[in-house]
Amino acid sequence: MSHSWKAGVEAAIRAGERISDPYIVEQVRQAVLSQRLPPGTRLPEVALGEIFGVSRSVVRRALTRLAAEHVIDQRPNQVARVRSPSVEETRETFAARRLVEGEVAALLAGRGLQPGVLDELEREAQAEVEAHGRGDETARIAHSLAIHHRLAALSPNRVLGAMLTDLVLRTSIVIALYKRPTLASCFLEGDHPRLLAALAGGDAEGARRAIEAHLASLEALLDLGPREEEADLRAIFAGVTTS
Amino acid sequence: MSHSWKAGVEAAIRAGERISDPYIVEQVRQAVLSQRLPPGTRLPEVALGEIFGVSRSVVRRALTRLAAEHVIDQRPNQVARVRSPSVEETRETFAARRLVEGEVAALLAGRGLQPGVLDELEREAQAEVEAHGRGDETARIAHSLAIHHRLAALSPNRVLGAMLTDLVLRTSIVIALYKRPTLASCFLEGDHPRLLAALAGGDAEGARRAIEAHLASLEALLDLGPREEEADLRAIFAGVTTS
DNA sequence: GAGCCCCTTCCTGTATACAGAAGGTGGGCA
DNA sequence: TGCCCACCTTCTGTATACAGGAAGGGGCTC
Repeated sequence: MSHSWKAGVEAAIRAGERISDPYIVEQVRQAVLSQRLPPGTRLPEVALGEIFGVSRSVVRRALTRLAAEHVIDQRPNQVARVRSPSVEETRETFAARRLVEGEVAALLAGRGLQPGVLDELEREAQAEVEAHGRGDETARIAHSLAIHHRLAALSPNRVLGAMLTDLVLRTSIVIALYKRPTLASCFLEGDHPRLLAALAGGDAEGARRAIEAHLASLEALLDLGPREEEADLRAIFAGVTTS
Repeated sequence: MSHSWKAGVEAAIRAGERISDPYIVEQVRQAVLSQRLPPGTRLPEVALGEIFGVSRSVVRRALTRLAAEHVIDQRPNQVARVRSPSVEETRETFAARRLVEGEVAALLAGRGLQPGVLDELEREAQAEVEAHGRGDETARIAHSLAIHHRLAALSPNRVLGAMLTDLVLRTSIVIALYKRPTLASCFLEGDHPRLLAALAGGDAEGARRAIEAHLASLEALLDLGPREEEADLRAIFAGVTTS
């Protein structure tokens, strides 16, 4: 039970913020994204209620919404826990995101976007490079997320945009979960600028390819080795038993 | 407030069913799908609680989940209402479903499915034709839905499968909402068999095209005329004012 | 010494009470 | 007669109480 997290929230509360379930949802979401709440962490309703200074009613609502967003697992009569997606689901999430974000990027390129918006995206990409240069991984991730989040918000097709928002969150969680410990950063130099160039040039298929390549590289950076399962156990000990 | 609906639920309750929020979610979902609950219908918590014989706590949870599924609209301090998607959103929902279901079909065809599963799908398609033949539109819709629902469940990529389940529900709602009144049915002869043939033949791109064509035809059957907006009002009365 | 069972404790499921916001309706006023 | 304001009804937001289920620990038995 990360005390630093509790402390941070308590500080925010004392600052006079109005607390209700959207606030709690956002706080938990951010805490999970930044790994202050690692997968598997228990989220008891009473504890959360005390932290945020509200009763279980509000917390329950927030938890229900977080479960709908695939951030936590809620099982009957059991404590809610931060989700810990399997390797399998990680691969599937990436595949889904390639499909959806590729389409969104293609739509965006095809229909052309406002120059101001493009400038903003390029500023974020530049900020990401700079953050990476000075070794500030937290800021780098924030800028990278901002780009993809902005893409989702700009999507001409809002249904796809909402789906993309969900997928960006889910991939971020699994990236944090499965990142190779030896890797300092998941920064892929040039990927974002390439995407923005295709977007600026109105090259729909180029934008789609840029997204697909970017996400494939990202996935390849993860440690998605063979999953530990009972089947593996049996295979490993085959012939070792006395039978 | 459709009394027939209430009566049906009350009967189900007396039958001894165990009521909790998943049950309520399912009942409301089905009622919306079958248009027993038309878009815009008010869903007050107390009324629902009385109908299902539970307190507001349970109903609230169900409503929160229904809102996450895009079945109802929940605004602060306001009664929950059955959603009434705009024409714009309808088009976007269809586009999203074409993308996702096309991919699922392609995956399924590419990886090949069990013969038994294919048989089951073909039985549903046959049952749909027969239901259409005898003019039983309710049964026809049920069989058509079963095919697409099965596709979603079979998706090798479960993330995409879950997204597809959501999209099938949402398209069904808007089909019911925007169907031309003159049309007795939205049956498209041969569409489902064509899809199944591509699936059986392992023709991934053929399956994708079959899905895309099917959904495009379906969308074309709807009455998605120009939407009524204030802009139209101004245009209509341009030059009529005294100024 | 190891395994099993019971008990305790924690946590969720559900119902209910009270406060406050929203919207409709009626009366009063110009 | 038309408009506006105040009241009242209805409904949601939130907190709290009580009941039941799950998990963990300690003690007992083999």
